[in-house]
Amino acid sequence: MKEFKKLSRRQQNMLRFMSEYTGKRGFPPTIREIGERCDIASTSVVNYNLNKLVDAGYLQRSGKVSRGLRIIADIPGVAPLPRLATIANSPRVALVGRIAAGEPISLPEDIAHHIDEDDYVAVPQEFLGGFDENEVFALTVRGDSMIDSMIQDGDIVILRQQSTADNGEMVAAWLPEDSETTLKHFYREADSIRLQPANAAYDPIFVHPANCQIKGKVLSVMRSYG
Amino acid sequence: MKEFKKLSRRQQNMLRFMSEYTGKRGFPPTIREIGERCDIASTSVVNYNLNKLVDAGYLQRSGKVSRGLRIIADIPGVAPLPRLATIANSPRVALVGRIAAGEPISLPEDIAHHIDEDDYVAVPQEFLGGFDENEVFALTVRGDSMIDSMIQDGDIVILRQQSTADNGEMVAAWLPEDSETTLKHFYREADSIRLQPANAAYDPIFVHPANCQIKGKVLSVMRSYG
DNA sequence: TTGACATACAAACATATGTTCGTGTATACT
DNA sequence: AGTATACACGAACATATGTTTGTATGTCAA
Repeated sequence: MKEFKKLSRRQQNMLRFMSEYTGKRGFPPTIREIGERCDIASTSVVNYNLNKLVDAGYLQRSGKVSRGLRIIADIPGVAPLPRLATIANSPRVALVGRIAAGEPISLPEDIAHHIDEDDYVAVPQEFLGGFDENEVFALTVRGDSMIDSMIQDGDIVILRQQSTADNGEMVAAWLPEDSETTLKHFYREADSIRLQPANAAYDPIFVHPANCQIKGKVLSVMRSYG
Repeated sequence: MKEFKKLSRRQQNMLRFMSEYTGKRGFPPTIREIGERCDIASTSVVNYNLNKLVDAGYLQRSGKVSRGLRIIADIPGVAPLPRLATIANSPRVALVGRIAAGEPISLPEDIAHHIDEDDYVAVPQEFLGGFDENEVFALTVRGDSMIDSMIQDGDIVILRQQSTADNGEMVAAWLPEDSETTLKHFYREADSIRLQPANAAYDPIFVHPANCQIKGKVLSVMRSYG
């Protein structure tokens, strides 16, 4: 008797989000996370609609259990994913923001706990440079200003948060005097710092140490066409 | 560079239970649930061993998040368990060779059958462009000749084998007359083909269609520093 | 109008659940 | 003897998270 009652736009949204979230993170979202992402102000409304989805046969809930959600039917309008296959996967790294020439990198206080609105990127173990996933984060590159470092618009940069660097390492640095963020190879010289682009056709820049705040070390870059 | 730490019996048990639980219920267990089922008296001990599993590379945790567990590697000795069929690892793509300016790309007859233990790269699903991993292969870039396409020495290029391309797509092409392999954006013009570098500072080249054998379409690029 | 019903909200509530800390007990090595 | 390390325990702690309640707003039909 479970009828195919028409799902409201909101309920469809919720289903889609739950599926996506579970695929990305490996476990279902909380009621509050659903509310945030689906623009629902009250947890009780989320709860209400979750029960509607249960009635409609799309969802299964475990009472009093945190994240006790399981999608048990295909979502209308969404290509059916191999549901259980999405549960375990490769390491995920928090995609915490973007990096552009004209703006500083703003990092959440605690990357590991920054769970709200963010996306996650799967990153193969080999590209984490041996660091723990929890101290690593990812940024989306905006603009073509990093072209001298062989990094282009849309690239995803994987970094480890740190404020110092060894010679030769690729770093993300904020230059306060220039109000500029840059990605370059780091070299400490006599009394200045040389920031060397990866592409030899471009010239290095020299900055005073006081004008160079290292935000992180670049571990890897991933680019997807199409 | 894999840490092959021996897991204690207890830790193996935990992994097995977590996997089983997640498969059955759709979400991971709590620390206390793990403790009950694995005969561990204190939640702190579970916590302790979970962190060990993270160190060993089997698990990923989301701090302060209830049920924030994700198994990211096969469980030793338990892989063939039917219930674990639900566990999906990152797609692996055959690393079949290298690509350099001066030499053609030599492709094995059948990529899917080119199975060598070591010559694989893990590639996140999002970077496969929707193609099946069996029709996709990877090449290591040698030399700085692709610098105009924002690709440098050591980069790993993920491609799909195909001999035609749509405008705008990034392709790997062999130019017989020039004895040269190149990676560029493909544009079919009136009676020639324009191969456009990604970096606008470099000029496109125009080739006769007869002098342009498309070997594959570039899906993504992955670069690791260090 | 009325009332029934579906949906939405905010705040208070109860507890499920991760974290931390002090301690204990082995084993191994100096 | 020590000292270090790995592992285990229990209890207190902090908060993440599901649940409930009271109320408000819309629509639709009698």
